[in-house]
Amino acid sequence: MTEKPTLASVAEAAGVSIPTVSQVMRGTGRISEKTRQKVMDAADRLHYIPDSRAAAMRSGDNREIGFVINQFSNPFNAEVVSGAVDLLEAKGYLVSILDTRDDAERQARQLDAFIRNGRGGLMWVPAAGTTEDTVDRLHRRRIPTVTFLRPVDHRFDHVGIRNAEATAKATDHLIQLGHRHIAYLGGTEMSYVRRERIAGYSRVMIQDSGTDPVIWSSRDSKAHGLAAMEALMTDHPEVTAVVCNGDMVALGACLAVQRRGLTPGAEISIVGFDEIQDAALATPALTTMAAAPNKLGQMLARALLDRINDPDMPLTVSEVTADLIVRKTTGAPKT
Amino acid sequence: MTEKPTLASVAEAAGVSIPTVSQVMRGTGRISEKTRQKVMDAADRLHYIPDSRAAAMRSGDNREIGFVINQFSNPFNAEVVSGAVDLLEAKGYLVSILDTRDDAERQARQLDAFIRNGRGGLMWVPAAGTTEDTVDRLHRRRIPTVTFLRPVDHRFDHVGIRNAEATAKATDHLIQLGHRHIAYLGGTEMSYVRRERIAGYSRVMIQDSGTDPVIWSSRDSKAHGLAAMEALMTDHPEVTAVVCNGDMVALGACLAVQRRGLTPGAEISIVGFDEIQDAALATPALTTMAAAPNKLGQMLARALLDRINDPDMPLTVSEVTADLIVRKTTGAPKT
DNA sequence: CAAGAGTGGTACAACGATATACCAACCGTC
DNA sequence: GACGGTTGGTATATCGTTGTACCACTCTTG
Repeated sequence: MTEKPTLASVAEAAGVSIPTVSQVMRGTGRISEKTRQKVMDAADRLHYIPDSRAAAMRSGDNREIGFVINQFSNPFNAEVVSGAVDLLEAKGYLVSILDTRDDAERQARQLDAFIRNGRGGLMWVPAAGTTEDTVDRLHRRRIPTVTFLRPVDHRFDHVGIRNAEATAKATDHLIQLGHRHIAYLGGTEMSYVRRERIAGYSRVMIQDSGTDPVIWSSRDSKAHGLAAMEALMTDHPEVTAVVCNGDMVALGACLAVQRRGLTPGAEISIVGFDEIQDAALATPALTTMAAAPNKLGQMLARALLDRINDPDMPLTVSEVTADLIVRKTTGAPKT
Repeated sequence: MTEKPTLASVAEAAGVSIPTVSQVMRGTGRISEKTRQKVMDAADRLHYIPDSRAAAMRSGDNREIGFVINQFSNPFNAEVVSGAVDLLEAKGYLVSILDTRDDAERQARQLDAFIRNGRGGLMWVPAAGTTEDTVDRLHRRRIPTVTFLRPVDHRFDHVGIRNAEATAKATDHLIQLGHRHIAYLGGTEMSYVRRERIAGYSRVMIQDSGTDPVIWSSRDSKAHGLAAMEALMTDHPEVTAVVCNGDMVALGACLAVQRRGLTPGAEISIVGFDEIQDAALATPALTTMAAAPNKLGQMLARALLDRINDPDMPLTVSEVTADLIVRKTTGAPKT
């Protein structure tokens, strides 16, 4: 009664053999309705719950999946995770989330534990500064892996956003409004995503603005965005518009503008990236680039399922377009 | 080379027996320095990584822990998780997070998978509407469990906040400022935490305000808080101050006030709860109740470790005090 | 009624590790 | 040189499942 029920105890209680119970529980093999009932009754009575780990060990079929993410309190990420988790849980997978906090060392430790504990698949936003070694360990184990947002290695499937295209759109939007001195704000130096986004921004700047790109970095939070924007405005008073690396930074930048007694969308225009929930609720509401996060999550899950299903299929890279959502933080420059 | 390395393959490569390799890997038993080296070399060469699941199966010592939470994008929760995870990872545990989104059915499915996959411990914010059955399943399995915030069952250890005390403080603060018509806003009807908080609010109201409590519910997000506050202001124009169930709702309420052309802290005072990061950054900065989340996370982790360490120790219930942080959204009523 | 074709179930080995018990070799000691 | 203690390692059973092979029956059919 106090012991954890196993196939053996159920078998004894039902007066049949262990394999019979196993077959009843899984609905395989040929079992008469009578013994099926007998076994089910015994299982219920003992509150039997199968041990998936033991099963996985024997059968090799592992339904535990990890989502390793750089920051799970980020609302955009939270939406992506929801999308992926819903789809995978519906297929009987257990999806557990690990937060690296964008720390490569923590990530290395976590992935190590992840491998040791034998997970069957991985969705992964690699932390900034992810080492070759970390990638190799995963790849060696042939764990089905899909990277998300940051394509850290070409040996994994990938789902991402067309970053350069998106920031090019954002920059173009500002130029159409009449801005010339446009800065890029946010992201950390090493960030792959940021590099792509800066490429799109720079291309349009060089072609169409007639001024030099101004690039500023910042960690990804409202507080850091605020501080960075204050520094930017001090050093570059000529700047009238900012393309931001993310909504959190953009919202921080709006705060910095407001603290100077100015209004985002009037004296200074700001474009965000991600379309987090707060973007629409902020005052003024944030103009931003949106890539449907829930849908991205589903793509991620499907890519992973495909890979699990056929480990030898050719690699897949999917990129989705982000669209410009014009709200109140962008407008014609006041001169 | 392409096969997953096991104790057996390492043993063969090193020319020793399987138990010897096992002992070397774990540093137990008596092994000469010479064979130790031989084994380590072979393990490195083959990139051997032990399979913790197989080990757990045999030895019974399980270092996989789950944190089942109602909403992980909530910044307060994120901080708590960080605190708990840091402590547990330092002790060699793998902590994975499940997000129930406060849906009892989803939670039931997730906990089921959780049990089947044999986790060794659980930190748990039970979803609203958690059933007796769900609780029983966990309890029957004797999985070391610590509930957090919502003490769903007296058979588990618990870590929480002195809710009634906190809202009493908040309400008292508003009364000291001169408010009389003070409303309570936020939380869903079934919420245990909300009931406690309302108890503290109501007690002070009945004793000291001379007016009746006004209680309004809302789901826990900025958008819902905004809508609820708008309804509240329409139905109860006499209200000059609001105690909120959480910072997200409070920030939404501030938006509602501002949309009417009023200023939080002037015409209407608002107190939040949680001290999320945005609280200090909002304009105006939010007056709120703070219980150090990182510390709460550590308490949780320690409570769980204690329970794992000694399954028979008497039950523990720890509650911490939340303190009032006065910022700009509370002030004397304008009359 | 013997041969052949289902039915319904069991015996046994395996997955990758660990715990227990035991054994071989060597050392010193009386 | 027989005895006891230490050192360094191995044989074997076991954790809770599942896959494969096989066996004992019953039922048809000629």
